Amino acid sequence: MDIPKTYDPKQAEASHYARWEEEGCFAPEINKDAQAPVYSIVIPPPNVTGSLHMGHALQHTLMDVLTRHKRMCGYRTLWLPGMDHAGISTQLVVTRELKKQGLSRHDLGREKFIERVWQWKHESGGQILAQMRREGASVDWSRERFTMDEGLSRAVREVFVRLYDEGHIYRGDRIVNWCPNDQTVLSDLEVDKVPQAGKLYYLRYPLKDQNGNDGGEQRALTVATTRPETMLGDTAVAVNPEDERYRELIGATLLLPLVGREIPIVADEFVDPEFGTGAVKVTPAHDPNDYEMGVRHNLAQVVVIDRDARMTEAAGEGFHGLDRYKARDKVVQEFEALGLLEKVVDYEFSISKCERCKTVIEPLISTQWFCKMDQMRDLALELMTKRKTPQFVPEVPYEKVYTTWLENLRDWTISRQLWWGHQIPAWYSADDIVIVARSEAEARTKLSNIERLTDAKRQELRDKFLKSGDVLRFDVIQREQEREWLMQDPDVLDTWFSSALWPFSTLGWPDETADLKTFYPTSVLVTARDILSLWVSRMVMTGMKFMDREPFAFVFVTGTILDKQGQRMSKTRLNGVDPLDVFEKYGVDATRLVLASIGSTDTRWNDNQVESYRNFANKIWNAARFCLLNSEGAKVSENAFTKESSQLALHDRWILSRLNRTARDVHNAIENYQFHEAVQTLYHFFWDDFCDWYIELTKAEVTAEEASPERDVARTRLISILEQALRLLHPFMPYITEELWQRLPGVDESLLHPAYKGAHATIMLTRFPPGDAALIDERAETEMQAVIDLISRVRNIRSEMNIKPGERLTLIVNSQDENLRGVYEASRDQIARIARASDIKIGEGLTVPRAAARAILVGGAEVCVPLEGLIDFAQETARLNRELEKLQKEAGTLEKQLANPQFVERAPAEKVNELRERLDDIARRTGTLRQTLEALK
RNA sequence: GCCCGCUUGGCUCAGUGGUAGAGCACUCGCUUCACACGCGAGGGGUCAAUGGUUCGAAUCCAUUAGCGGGCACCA
Repeated sequence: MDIPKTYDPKQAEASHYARWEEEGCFAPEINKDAQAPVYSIVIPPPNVTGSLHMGHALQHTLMDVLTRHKRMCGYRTLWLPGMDHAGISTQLVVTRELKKQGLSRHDLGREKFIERVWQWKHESGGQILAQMRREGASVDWSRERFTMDEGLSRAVREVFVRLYDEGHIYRGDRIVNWCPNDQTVLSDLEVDKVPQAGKLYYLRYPLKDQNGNDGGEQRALTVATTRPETMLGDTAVAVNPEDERYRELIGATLLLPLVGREIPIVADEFVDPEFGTGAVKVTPAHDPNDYEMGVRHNLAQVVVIDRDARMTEAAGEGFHGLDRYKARDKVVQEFEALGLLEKVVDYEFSISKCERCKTVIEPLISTQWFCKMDQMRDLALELMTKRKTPQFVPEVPYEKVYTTWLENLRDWTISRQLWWGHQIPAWYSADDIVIVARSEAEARTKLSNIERLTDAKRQELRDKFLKSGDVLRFDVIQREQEREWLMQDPDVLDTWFSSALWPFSTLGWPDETADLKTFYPTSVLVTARDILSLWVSRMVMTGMKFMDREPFAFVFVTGTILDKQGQRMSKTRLNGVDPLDVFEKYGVDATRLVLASIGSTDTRWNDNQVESYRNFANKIWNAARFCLLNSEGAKVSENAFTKESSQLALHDRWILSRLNRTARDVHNAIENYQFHEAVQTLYHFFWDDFCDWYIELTKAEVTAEEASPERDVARTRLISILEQALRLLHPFMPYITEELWQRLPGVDESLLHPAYKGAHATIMLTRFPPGDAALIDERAETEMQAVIDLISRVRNIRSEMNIKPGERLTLIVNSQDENLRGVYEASRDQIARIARASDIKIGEGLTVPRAAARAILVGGAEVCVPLEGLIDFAQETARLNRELEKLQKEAGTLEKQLANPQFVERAPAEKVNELRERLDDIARRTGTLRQTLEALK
């Protein structure tokens, strides 16, 4: 048999995925058990423009571990993959491509541009899905979805129409976040607040002289602003009604400098008298708070900044056409020239920037579509209050973040001025009737049912349109000839509108499909925390509204992967680690173990960790290599331990116990999303228990030269334990486990979980070892521990005494405990082999030569290694005295605690007994030690 | 400003009301016939500080400091 000494991950990674996929192992249909419980996960759809980063790899690993584990437990599993059309990013990518050819999207026109985006999607989009195959993600590719698919688009229209018909969606003029670069509105969540060092300008607005007398010192009111250019659109100054300084001025009139407009001084609670001068300039058209004040005081809205962030005609002769920042400088200069600039102070404030292009947002009044969230919000909050669903993992802090966010929810701006996305299913008739429908045909039907307007009314509306042509952002006049024309709203919906429906739209909603019935609600959502409000909460709200069920019971929130300095990995910082590079260097399985260990904690990325798991993979490889090199006559069996377990040798009972305990613990850890614990448990079981001890303990039997039934039995047990261990590792390390499993003798379809009858043999469809409590053998573990302790102490003596590794020793083991002696006796050969002893004497009160190194064992037993000529008696006495001291100190603490009546009275009896037992053991050991020291004198 | 989290050996991180853990790094010894990506044996932490609750606190509570996150405001 030819097995390389070092594991080559690439070879395994190239071999198995395609076969799993071709044989349909990922699809729920592979499960033939009609009664099988269902487990489903929908992937957080990555952007079609995206490529794999560590955050994805982390999420995907966790989802894959969960899915593979449940699949091996016999569940009908579905992990549904797909992508998000990512409105703005995608449009930008394609626009950039066009630009290289000297074209703008307007050159192509909307229809051609969208065709072009689809073409781009087919050619270069969805790179990330190919990368997911490398990760080993066991997703059902036959159910892949895209948010712009016809089915999902239909769901979007359906939801829009229903929400509109119920009055939750409306259209109106509001102050919105406008990105002058992307030329679209953004929701509050798509805006970053960035702290910035800026200036606060104190501007003086002269009071209009009531007497018409210009003489004497002009009285003025000073306002403070960070955006002087907006003063051109001021229509009032506000002060707090309680502010003594300005009380008399309320109702007075100011003369707005540079513009000459007369503006009132109004009183408004919003104004904080402590800030600035306590007087606020009010620009209703360019600031959200001023907008609100404008509504309260019925102020005019003067638009002075346009969609390109340039000054409008209304800004006045000298400013029209200027960029907003040029205008700022000019305003300041002119105020200074007029002596109206009181002062300029440094001031740090937050500025709103577009999340994507980092352009400074311009608040503008604009006609947009909005979605009222109150009803859906209440549904989600009720779900949390009454049923504590979804359950967040970890619960702290996410449940609170989620709930607080919901409680403070405001209307959602859902329209976007883009071409790529779901076009809003609203049509306008020539006579300004808005029709929301699932299709243009339905819109026409609806329109025909509406009582039409008189010609006079139409004419009036047409005139209105002509005057404020911008309102609907399309040319009414040209198209108005035909009475029956309908124009669809040119805007598209926020990308998150379609993602909000993802858990049910992907399963076929609004049709009542079999998939929808089977897989909704899904089992768990695994996601990053930054889209908790953007996405997670909205899925809950739409799920409750349209499905009447929560979309998922659990939300697992992954940690953030940071760089070595503790900074977030980001494209702009260029500090990201590419998962594909890590796969290349250390292998996918090793990387997956690191990611699984990260789970929900924020972690600084460190290649060392991957390296250590790469070593672990190699350890698995070599353990398997040993088993395979000694596998003649053996065959993997699920019933390798058929003898009554009491008749099995200690090391067999022990490994069986360890295996089942590990299986149980790993199963529980995965069920409770304790991925780190699962990995640790597996690591130590495989390396410490299986490799370091079991293989060594069974080595003699397994490597016997002569073939014999005993050898076959030992080999079968060894390889069967290995097979079970590989199954336990499989959800975390799919490639190496499959690679090795396929090489084991005797693996075939008969090992598959009964639910997968008829499938080809693969480890991914075997049964996950259930962890049989009946096979967890406390006694075997305790007894084995005694043997391990004995061997370790002898090794310690070898090391401390500098005894050559090849040197064979004589061991004298004294114990008053008959059972313990029996245990040592039964393991005599193994102890001799592993501790490298030529002779072992086991007894009670055996004489020990004075020249011997000694160690005290559990239960007060003593092991002595006669070392004629090597013992420095003074040194040995000192060493043993140190140990005695340590024991006495510990005994002291325990005695003190046990002497405390309050402890004995109040602590649980179990605890008290435990302490007593420990004290007894220490007493036994101390006794032995004292005798030993006596003998040395 | 409000809310929340974190602070454990040199590094990255687990953990828990009842004797401080892992991996890496470090020291010593090993070509022991699966593995030097290895084997064996070690050293190293008063679990951020202070105060409290408790028979018992690294673990629970309060305060402080440092770091991080979320939300709001910023004229």
